[in-house]
Amino acid sequence: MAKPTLPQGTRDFGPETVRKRNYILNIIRSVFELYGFQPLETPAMENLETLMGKYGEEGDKLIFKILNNGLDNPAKQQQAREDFESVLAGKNTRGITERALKYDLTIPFARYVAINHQQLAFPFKRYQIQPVWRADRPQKGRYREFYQCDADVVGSGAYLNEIEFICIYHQVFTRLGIAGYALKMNSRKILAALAEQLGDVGRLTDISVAIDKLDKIGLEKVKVELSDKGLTDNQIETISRYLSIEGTNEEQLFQLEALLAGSGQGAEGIATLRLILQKISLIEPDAAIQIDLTLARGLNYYTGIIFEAKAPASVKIGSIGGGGRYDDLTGLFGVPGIPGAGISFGVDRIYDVMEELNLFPGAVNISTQALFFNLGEEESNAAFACMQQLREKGVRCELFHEPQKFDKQFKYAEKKNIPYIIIIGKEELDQRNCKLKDLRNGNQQTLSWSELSGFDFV
RNA sequence: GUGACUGUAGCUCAGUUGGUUAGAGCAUCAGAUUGUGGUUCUGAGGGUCGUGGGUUCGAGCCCCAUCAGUCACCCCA
Repeated sequence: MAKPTLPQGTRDFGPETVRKRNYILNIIRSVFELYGFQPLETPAMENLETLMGKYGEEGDKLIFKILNNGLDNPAKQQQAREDFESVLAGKNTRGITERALKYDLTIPFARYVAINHQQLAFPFKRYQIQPVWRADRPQKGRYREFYQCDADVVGSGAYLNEIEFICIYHQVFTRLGIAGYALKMNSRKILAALAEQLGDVGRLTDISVAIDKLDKIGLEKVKVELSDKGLTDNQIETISRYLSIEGTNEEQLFQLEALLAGSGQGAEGIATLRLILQKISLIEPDAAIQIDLTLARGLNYYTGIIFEAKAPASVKIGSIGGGGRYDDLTGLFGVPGIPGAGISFGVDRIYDVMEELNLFPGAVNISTQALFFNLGEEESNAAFACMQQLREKGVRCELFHEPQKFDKQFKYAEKKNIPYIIIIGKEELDQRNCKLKDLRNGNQQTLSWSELSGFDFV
């Protein structure tokens, strides 16, 4: 029989990996909770029409579609054939597929809010930690199934939300030990003002996509790309002046004011950035927040402030989180007028960064704290009784499954990274005590059974 | 969706211009060691060389196809 394999771009997660990932998730979750966010889960799959058209043309192609069941029903073969023809012609047909795996957590959340907005207390703050799927071709740091963890606030346009998101990023990365992360911030309003300045508001997306690549491909290639997209030399000149803005946050905003003079949107964007920077400098001065005018972000529902968190430059993995403000996400589902903002952490990438920088604490992989040696029938009865007392007190422990040579039992403890072993043999049984050994330093002591149950296993 | 590269033991990889019975390290198992592990030593098991076809007296090596993986582009976490 051929060896089974995994679907492309998916992974199994062994015990050690799950422990490490839970370590990350617990930190993120507890910070979300600290800021008053509530948990939400949505199904793995959504109706295809809920997702289509929400992520742009490229995004649509990357949605994992689920084939309908019952296509082989003889009674429906003719219809199935016709529907399939229309799929081949590039159209989606409900007859072939009407469900898809979720592509992110934001759109399903918007769908949830659109359905439940009468019952929700606004502003509604939710966090969500679930896998999402993309039919992308996998490569380094990109998978077809991966976890996202999002926190969003809807029903509030207050800038307090953006400020809190910056604090959340800062606290999470600090607790994880990822010093040297960078948090970039820009505003879609500024990009919109730039497009307005060029007299070509419709080109906002093209312009955004091109300038987003600046640090990757350089100014010259960005110009070429813009020219390919049909922008005039004059327009490109304005864009390169925009892109050449440098300096501290305040210096950049100052130059930007000159460039976008006369644009209401531009002024609004600049004022917001300035306000947020000023408040952050009072509340969380260590937050590594930087204005980055080249930041654009692909998702087209963002309308205000946008964020992107980058891994330390030494790890070539790029973005480990992002987010922003959207004025009208639920409007896509017929419920207009609910503004919101949200952020997302890319857990799998954060995992890779932590692994590369060796940031997981060693204790993450201590599962069982103590192993009782099994040295015979009566001995193990006593060991079992002691073990249950320890479990009562919350100590994670196990009894070796059968009487075996010391060698074997020691090696099991070692392999499982169990710090303590407890020996109750014939001698100990007679004296109603045990030997407790710390394998990390080799120290061994003799304890009575009652002393054992009070021992602090650290 | 486009392009490049790689598939040899559980893992990481050697394997000469095509030449007999395909190797090493790590890991596993057993023993040295019947109540004290990590080190060391000895031994053992484990491979249809991704799969299918072709060239050849002869293929792990060359050719074609196919599958899988990796990386890059597009896009994105």
